[in-house]
Amino acid sequence: MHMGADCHHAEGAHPGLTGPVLADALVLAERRCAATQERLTTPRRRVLELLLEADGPMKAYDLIAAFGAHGEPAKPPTVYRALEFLERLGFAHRIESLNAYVPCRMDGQGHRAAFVICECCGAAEEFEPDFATQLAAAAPSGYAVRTVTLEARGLCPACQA
Amino acid sequence: MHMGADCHHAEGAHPGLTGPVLADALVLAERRCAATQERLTTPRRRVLELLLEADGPMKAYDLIAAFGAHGEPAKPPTVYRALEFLERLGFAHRIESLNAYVPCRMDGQGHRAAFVICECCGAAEEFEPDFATQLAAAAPSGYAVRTVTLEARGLCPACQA
DNA sequence: TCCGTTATGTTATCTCATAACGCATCATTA
DNA sequence: TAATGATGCGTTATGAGATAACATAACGGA
Repeated sequence: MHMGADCHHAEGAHPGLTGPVLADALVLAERRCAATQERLTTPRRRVLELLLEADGPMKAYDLIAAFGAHGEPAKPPTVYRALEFLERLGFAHRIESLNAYVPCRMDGQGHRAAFVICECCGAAEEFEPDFATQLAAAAPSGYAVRTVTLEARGLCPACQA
Repeated sequence: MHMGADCHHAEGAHPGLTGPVLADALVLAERRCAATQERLTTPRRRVLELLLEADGPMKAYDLIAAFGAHGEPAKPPTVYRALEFLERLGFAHRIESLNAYVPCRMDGQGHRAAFVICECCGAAEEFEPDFATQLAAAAPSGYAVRTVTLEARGLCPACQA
């Protein structure tokens, strides 16, 4: 988790997965890949594992540094390719305003991702927005919207205290 | 404007300002700075001018390259500082998903910016969203949201044809 | 005029991301 | 099984985006 320099609060809602819970999540990912003829190869699986183990959003170069089992870093393209795959399948999301990545916390594939980001402790919480009607009304007339990126910033419950 | 490689459509809604219209916009910015004890210094004014002249979102290094009157580039901090100032005063916005900057097209200061971005021609249209109620309901409970970044992607009217 | 504050100029470096190439792997089909 | 095509990986190098740190200059109030 990337905390603000002076954040003294407890961590947010997503401590990293470990042990059987982590293993289950990876097995589930394997199954979803198998069901769509996609391959969860070693580097892809490793990057997903790192995201799931993390307490919060991870930067690409954090993933690169943590990639090897014995401290050897990966080469950048290895990790960026894996991230591209994981995003395509909905296993991970990029948070634009942080240049960072999180594992998807929602069950469904193909959903629209939205995040609230705590400015104090760095936690990022995914939620499922319901834009459709609103956006249709608010957007300049005539645009055919295909995807939406929504990133809100504020304070998580712990950091408001 | 940063067009998609194969976009053959006419340009979007914001051709760059020139002549008296551009001059008026800069004068207006001067006035708004004066009213709040802020200084629209030479590099700040120059970067704002470049944004207003442009047909679409500009990258920081485009601004750096175009900064000098006779082709000499600026140093990166010069432009990044100016952009920081312009964003702070609401004269410009950063579009996170493009790593690019646009001049503000809305009158009011302190508004929340939102954009629709054409995936074909690269046009970016600003609009004023109305999140408040929706976001309060949709966001994970307890977050105190302070700012919202909304960037939608799709096709502008011209590029749907 | 002095002094604190704000802004700029400059150098260097850091972070983030991708291009380009060749080889390996896997599935398909002959 | 071997040829083949598609996909993915390893590697080198470089491109793109942004900031740290420090010195100097300009402004504004006491």
